[in-house]
Amino acid sequence: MDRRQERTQRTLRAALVALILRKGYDAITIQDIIDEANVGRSTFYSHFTGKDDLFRKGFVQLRELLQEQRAEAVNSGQISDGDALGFSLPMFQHVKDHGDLYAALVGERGGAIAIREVRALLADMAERDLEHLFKERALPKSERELVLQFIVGSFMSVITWWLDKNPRLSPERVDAAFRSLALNGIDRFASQAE
Amino acid sequence: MDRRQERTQRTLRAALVALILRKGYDAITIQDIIDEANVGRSTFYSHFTGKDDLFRKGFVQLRELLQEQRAEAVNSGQISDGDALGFSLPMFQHVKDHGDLYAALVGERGGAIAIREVRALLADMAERDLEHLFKERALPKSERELVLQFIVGSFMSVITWWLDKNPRLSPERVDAAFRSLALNGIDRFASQAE
DNA sequence: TTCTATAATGAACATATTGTTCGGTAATTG
DNA sequence: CAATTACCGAACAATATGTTCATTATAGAA
Repeated sequence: MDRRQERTQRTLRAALVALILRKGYDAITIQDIIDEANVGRSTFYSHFTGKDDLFRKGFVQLRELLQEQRAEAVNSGQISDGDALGFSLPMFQHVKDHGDLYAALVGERGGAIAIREVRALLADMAERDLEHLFKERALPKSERELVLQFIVGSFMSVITWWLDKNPRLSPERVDAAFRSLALNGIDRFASQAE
Repeated sequence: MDRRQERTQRTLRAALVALILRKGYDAITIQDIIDEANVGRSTFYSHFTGKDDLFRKGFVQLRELLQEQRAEAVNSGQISDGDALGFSLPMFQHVKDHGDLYAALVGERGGAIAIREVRALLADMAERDLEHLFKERALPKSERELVLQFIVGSFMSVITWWLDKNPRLSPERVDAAFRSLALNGIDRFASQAE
């Protein structure tokens, strides 16, 4: 890929993030973005079809970053392999590292797309961990889906609470709180359903 | 209030709901709304400041409807008074009664405002029920907030799963699933924290 | 270094949406 | 029936969108 393309795209992404933090996703216009990034109008449209496209493509990066962080956590033995919520601690750490970004995405200033993307991201991560649990217990597909959505929803709640009301708490403690809230429920649900 | 005002406002609300179902909240313009409602442009702005305002004011009605439904459930003994999740069954029944509306609000086609409003609604309902639990256990304020957010998040997840993947399930069964997922967690969390 | 392909630029454009104003018309209330 | 008040709709400036195109700048290969 041409250096120039890479540079403009990075600049545009950075501009979007800055603007989300400053005025919230919904209020951002293309004009804001190209002003902030100092990029020509036609240039923007030669790379992205619009605001949402720019956002979604930028989100891919975040996912990749997260994959690495998770791999590290597995290697260093921070999370056990059979853990039904193995994604949780690395994810909380990742959130900690990008605190204001996540606050922008998930909190008041985020858009509906942002929330959906974060949910999808979490669902992907959680799904892998749940496979262990699902192998042991013979749950119907629809019930698996429910457990997955439950975990994702709970997790999002804990993140927003953390960033909003208790940002000084360590990732480890937040993780512990999340587990004590969510883990029991899925265990009980799974044994009832089978 | 003048009959005419009441009529136009009702018409506009109905138009908004129809449009959310048809094309999704974000894609709706004021023009769409006044065309659908067959109302003059200036008339719209004399009642509401914009799309979000119309939505928010319409949401108040939904809340009132829900209050009644809950009061009925209490009177008919369907829910016990000390139940930490007493809001849940009436709420699921309410969702059932307005299935496509909630699908529009919370699902893919809903906007960020809709999601926030539904969350706020749920938080209000859940908070009342939790007071019983909070009286017994001495939880710090921030922890109460967490429990509340956890319940709201879980509940939203269950709703979307229900409407999306298993709409034929009865409210009673969905309620049972929700309880088995959420109730244990908050019990355990509360006893750990105190 | 030089050449060539390709990105970026920015002005100009038609189109669409927003929110407001105002004179005229219609309906409601008492 | 009279006075009040809501609705209408055309017109408006202001802003945002997405596209086109001739020009300039730059990367990467020879």
